[in-house]
Amino acid sequence: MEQANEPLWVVVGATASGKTELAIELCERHNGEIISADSVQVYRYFDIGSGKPSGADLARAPQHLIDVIEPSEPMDAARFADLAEVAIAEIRARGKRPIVCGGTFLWVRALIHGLVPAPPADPQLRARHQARALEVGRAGLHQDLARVDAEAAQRLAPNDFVRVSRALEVFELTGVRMSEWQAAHGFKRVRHVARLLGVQREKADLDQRILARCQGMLRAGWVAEAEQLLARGFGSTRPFAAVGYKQVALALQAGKAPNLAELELLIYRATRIFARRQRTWLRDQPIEWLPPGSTKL
RNA sequence: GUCCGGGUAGCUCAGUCGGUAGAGCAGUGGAUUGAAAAUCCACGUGUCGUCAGUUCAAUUCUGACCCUGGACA
Repeated sequence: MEQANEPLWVVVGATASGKTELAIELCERHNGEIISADSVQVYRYFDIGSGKPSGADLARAPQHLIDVIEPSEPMDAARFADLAEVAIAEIRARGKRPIVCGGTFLWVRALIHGLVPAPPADPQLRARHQARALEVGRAGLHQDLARVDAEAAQRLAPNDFVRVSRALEVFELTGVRMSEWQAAHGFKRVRHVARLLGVQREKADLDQRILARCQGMLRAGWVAEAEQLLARGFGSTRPFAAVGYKQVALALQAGKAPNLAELELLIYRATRIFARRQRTWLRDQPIEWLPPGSTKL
């Protein structure tokens, strides 16, 4: 049984690096259960393209926070942290060890350090920002932000609509500047002492695995899955913006049967770019890097 | 075979009224505080198809040739 103050194990790594396999092995050896930190696998129905664990995987180790959200339901890093908090407590209450595993690193950070105590997204405000940006351009919206929060505006690129809108939203909702919240917060608080375990892999090796995974998913019927999801009206939900689903939706939109070879290439490239961003995120973190297949722990 | 396009960055193409060229995508690096598989930032020398001609100067104009798409035979 896990000691009360033992660190929370967190398995990280790029997409297709083999995080899940490592996490499952750790579960088997250390009486653990997995908490998935994955911003696509949380959604129901988006199965093939998000790489959800197989039945065999689930038989080896329970996984939480997969299939817990409807595609149209609002979901964000803070909500993930809350859900994960509950799951961790439950797992520990059962005398087992929670092991967080996933590639959505903002969510992991939110769990470990918490976020600025600002309110969640306000769809009306965001819609207004969209309209405003259409009218005066993204640079115009950025100027709006500069008028109320010069510091935040200075840090953000005028084109970074998502963050500009959020900073504006936070001020409009609370009267407090985003830059003030962030300065006060600074990810200083530690909600969980974490032990970060990373799956180390050569880039060429990872690229190969990414390609193989894309091919496998397409062969497993990804296009048909996406077609059904579109038919059910999920076309404009969050997970359809995810790597791969976006490309498949685009190909289907084009009308005729998608060119699978071309689609495979597009998804492979988008996934590599994603993996690169993940690498950047993890770069300077205090991670214990383990070679794939390591059984050290 | 004839006629008309086109051959410029890894790919798709723009452009230079003659002064050796630039976008998108790809690639590489970076940022990341309730959209994060999202969003954004930075980085661009390449025999401008080949050979010759005109010119101070040709990727740009002219000619021939090669390749390629279409139309006509």
